[in-house]
Amino acid sequence: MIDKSIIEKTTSWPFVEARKLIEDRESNLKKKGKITLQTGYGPSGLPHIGTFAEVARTTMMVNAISHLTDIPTEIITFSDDMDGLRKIPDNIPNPEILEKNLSKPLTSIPDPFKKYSSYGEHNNEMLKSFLNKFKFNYTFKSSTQLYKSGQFNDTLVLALNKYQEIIDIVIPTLGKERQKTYSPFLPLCPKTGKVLEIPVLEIIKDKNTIVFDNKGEKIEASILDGNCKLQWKVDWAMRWYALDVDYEMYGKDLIESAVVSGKICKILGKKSPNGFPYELFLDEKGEKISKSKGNGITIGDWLKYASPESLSLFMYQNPKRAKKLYADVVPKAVDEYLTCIDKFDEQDIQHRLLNPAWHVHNGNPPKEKSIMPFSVLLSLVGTSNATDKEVLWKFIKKYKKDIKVSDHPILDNLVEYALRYFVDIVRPKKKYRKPNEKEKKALKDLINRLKDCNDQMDPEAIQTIVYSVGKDNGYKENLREWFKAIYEIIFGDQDGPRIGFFISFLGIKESMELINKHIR
RNA sequence: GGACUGUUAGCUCAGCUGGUUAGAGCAAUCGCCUCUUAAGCGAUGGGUCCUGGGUUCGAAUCCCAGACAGUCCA
Repeated sequence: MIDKSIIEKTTSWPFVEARKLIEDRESNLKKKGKITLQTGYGPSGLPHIGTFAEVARTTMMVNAISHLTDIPTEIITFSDDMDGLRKIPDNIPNPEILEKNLSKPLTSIPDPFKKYSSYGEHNNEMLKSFLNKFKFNYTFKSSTQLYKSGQFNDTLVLALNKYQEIIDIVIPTLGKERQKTYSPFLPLCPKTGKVLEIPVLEIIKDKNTIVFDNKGEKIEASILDGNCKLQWKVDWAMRWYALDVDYEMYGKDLIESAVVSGKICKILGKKSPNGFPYELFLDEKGEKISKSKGNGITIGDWLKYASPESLSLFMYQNPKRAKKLYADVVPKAVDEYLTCIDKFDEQDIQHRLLNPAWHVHNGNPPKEKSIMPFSVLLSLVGTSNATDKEVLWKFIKKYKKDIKVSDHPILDNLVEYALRYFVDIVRPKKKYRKPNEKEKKALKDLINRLKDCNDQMDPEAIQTIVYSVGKDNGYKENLREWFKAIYEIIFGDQDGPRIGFFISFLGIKESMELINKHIR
């Protein structure tokens, strides 16, 4: 355990939040013997970067809490899978299946991927495997399951008994039109299964039923066992109450909802959880990232080119500040991660608690000494033209002698990421051109001269050969033209690696083949 | 109309529990490594800390008002 006096003073946000939480809810927590943190998930789309952000940040909170108290914690990941489907997301196969089932609970819609029993379940499974991939600790809860099994029944009855008080809270926040038809309870249509937003005619507390006006037709529905679901803000409050939630983070767009839900939670009879509104993610131009626009960067993109730890670090930083999220920030986040790991070793405990690496790794970041920043590695891939790990490692070892791959697992992973980045982002931009007769002749001459070389030769000696081939083939006055030709023809770029070193590393034979390939 | 953020070098940002001369990375410019180069080294230029007021011995930092930008709610 870390010295209490230090923990009580540190200004890193997970500790600030954790201290506040424990202090604000002291009596509740003692009674319960547990701290419950919730994260919400709307399963009408696939898990995305915001989902990750929320769970990662809540996990950092949990880590901080564990250094402050012995009270056990639980993260509930709650899936709103009983919500009616409003819009059809893009990039989903068989959209006609969804089209036919609009307004039905997600768990009542067939799976357009045809793998699970419902669309909701499909997305729930996606969420779980997504979270498992990052090894998050969480308890999954499905809204549908809790409604239908009756676990929400007691709270639903309570809500029915406080019906008028809840109405009085919600109505002033609504527009004129919505006020007329508003009901906190939304029945599931007995015929179609759709979630209906229709006016209430009568509530019958003794029977726990409500009579609705379904376009002129009276229907009486039980509020229990999943026959009705609650409208969003009331639903959120009910969940806080029923699951005894102490803490929940939410996007800034939900601030107003949280205020209303908090009041409702109080009407039901419990103190509303401590909240933490976090800022949203923006793209390059400062606009909100939205799935339909396809701007910004997806979590898949990030993990293709950088480690989950670097993403986690990005999420640690400034949760209350709008963060731009696009390709360029990825190498930067990786480099910050490396810097943090490096610094950690020589820091005292106060500074360690302020080091993002502490929070990413729950106090135990890896000890690997970094050899080179990711940005350097990226340009190394570009200039070395390396296309596999082995070649790239050769170049790294040239740069920094006497290092073993096995001592540098982080770097080894970076090598992979850098190569992938090169293949996906850099290489497609390359334009190889065909050599003219003069260049063809010069390059053939170069191949001939290389035949007399071997892999043990000094790279500088090979470099000299390249110079003299240039001079012998009409580039005496303008060697720059000669090198430019080589780069444009062989590497598809205006400049490239120091060619003598490159040939030496790649191997004489391999280099000859490479040149041959481009003069045919 | 309301809520929340943000505004610091050309760009991206750090610094914000008040305290030397406001920093970093990238970009730019110049130089070095005898000849294309940079994965190397060194140097240089560049700031009304959005504006106005207040508190203070002292404000990028705290308070108030405003401008601009973004997001959300109604």
